[in-house]
Amino acid sequence: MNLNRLMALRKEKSWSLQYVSDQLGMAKSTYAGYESGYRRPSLEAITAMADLFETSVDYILGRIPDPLTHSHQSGPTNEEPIELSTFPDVTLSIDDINLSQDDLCQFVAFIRARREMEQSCLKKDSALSN
Amino acid sequence: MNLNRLMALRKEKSWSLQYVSDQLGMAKSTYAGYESGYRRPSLEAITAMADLFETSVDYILGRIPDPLTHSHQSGPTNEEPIELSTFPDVTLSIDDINLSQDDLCQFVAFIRARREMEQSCLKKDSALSN
DNA sequence: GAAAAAAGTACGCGTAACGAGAACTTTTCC
DNA sequence: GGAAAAGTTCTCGTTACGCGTACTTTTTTC
Repeated sequence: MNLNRLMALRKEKSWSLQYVSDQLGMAKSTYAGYESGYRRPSLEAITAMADLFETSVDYILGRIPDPLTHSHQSGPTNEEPIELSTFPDVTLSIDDINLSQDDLCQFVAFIRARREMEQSCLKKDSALSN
Repeated sequence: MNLNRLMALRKEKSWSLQYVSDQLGMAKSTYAGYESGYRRPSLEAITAMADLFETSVDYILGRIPDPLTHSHQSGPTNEEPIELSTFPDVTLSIDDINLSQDDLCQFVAFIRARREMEQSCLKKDSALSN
């Protein structure tokens, strides 16, 4: 059992170890220990992490593939964007032909590359940064 | 945080403390300690319990009301492929940034173009088709 | 390119709490 | 009513946790 998804969830939000540990009310070394697998969190700690990352304990533990399952009650599921970079357990199709994981990989890579180029152009323009 | 649901799940199945602890490979006093709240289980232990009772860790922890959520893939909501060429009323995102209609247009066009190329190659090879 | 700052990693210590066995109490069965 | 099954509680030895500190690496700033 590993908790690799912790790092993935934190990176998705561009948070530092220091920020997450502050939000969770624990030492940076404690949270870092959880991510690296050097330490195992208590039930209270993993529950707090699931709340912070707005996902489920089952997702963090690798028991289910979908980070958004039931963190928000299922229902009008298209209220929530479907995050493609985590390869969610939904099937997409074009012209009634299902898309493969490869198709999704290529699309995610394409969008990321385009965003990077857009960022480079913005820097050259000397735009205000956040 | 309490684990009262453990006892409820065990009673529903008419299992004894001894039987459950045997199934889980732990001492009876250990499992009884979890049910009474006198002891806190490890992540491995609570995962094993969720598997044994055929439910989720989130349910045992009291985070969700439904014991069957996602232990079995939830309803036909993601059984149905989402047809992208009709620009359905769902929102897709990559790295927490929503995709625009333009992004989707480009992706649909890309997949269609690639399929056409694949068709041309197949005709040239005179390969068996599926 | 160098220095500073930020971020991430690893170690050691004191302590909390875990897992289990044993002994006990309560409930069920005959 | 006694035996068996089930449930509860206590204690001990051991494990591993949480944290502070020090270190390394990466990023940012000038």
